[in-house]
Amino acid sequence: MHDEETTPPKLTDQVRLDDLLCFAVYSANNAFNRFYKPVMAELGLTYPQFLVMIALWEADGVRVSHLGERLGLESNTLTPVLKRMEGLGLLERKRDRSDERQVLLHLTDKGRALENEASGLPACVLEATGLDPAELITLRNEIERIRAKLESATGR
Amino acid sequence: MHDEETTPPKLTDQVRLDDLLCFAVYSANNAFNRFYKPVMAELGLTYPQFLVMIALWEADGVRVSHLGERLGLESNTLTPVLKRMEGLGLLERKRDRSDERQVLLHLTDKGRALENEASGLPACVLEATGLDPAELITLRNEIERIRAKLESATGR
DNA sequence: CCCATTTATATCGTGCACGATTTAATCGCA
DNA sequence: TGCGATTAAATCGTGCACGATATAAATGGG
Repeated sequence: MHDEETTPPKLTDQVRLDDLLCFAVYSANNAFNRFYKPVMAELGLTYPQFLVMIALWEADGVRVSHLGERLGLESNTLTPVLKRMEGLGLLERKRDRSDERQVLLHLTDKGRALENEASGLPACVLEATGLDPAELITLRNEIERIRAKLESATGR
Repeated sequence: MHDEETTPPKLTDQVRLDDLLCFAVYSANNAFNRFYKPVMAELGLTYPQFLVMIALWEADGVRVSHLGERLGLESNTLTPVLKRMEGLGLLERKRDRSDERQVLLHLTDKGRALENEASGLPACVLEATGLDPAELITLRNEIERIRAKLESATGR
């Protein structure tokens, strides 16, 4: 019995659910969603809509595809979200006059004004997680590093 | 001008989108989903269905509520997933004879057999992320720590 | 023993993420 | 200049996460 290329042992003999990085990330993402929910409700937003708002507070007047690069999403996800946000009066979607394929996003006064309502949020997360700012940045960097690795490994 | 209780500066003057831990976790979760998609397709599963399978490979014959505790989900999310998985012939849902409110989950032979197909996955993640097992566990622990903190901070 | 309360699961509606496809505008190049 | 290729966004269908509510079974105090 000499078998150089052995089949690995079955999954649960290798790792437990609680050891999996993907499960930790999945659960942490759900936890962030739940934690933010009441805060977002005050702003009248969902959590993904809030991420869109942050991106637009940082850079207004951008194309849908630019926003998509920023958030790692495409128009199939963004278009419905942006339409709902337009319906809420937070932004306007306008075809680019010089290239009618593109849609430019512009915050309304209401959309810009909302930024002041959200100012307490970073402190809120620091308090909830019990991390100091330096630890938080370190952890963020490590997570971002594996995100980038996964992205480049996706589809080979 | 003496103002002890100043309003914090607006959000984008405090942090950038790319500094936010929540956004890193959100993006990493999306990245895991995308990375797993082709692998899951081979197994005929979705990523959440795969997490259910792992939980059941570890402990079969459990109640829906027990699975929910394991995964941090409730019946409103799990019931439709479990029904689809039952439709795929991976498991059976049976009312507990001794307490008809409860539903017990039992893997089928097909469901158990699938574990062997998934054995390459941990190595696959290690390779994709470029982490060694010790780093991965450390990172996992840190993420789990903040997940637990967020959970206990949710709703005050 | 009865019925209000509690517990376990299911149902329903909304929003998000995404693969696949469609629509429409622009580009490239013969 | 004409037209096939490319690009940007939108549309459609599926599955998941979740708040709110419903259903049905068990429990327990009077």
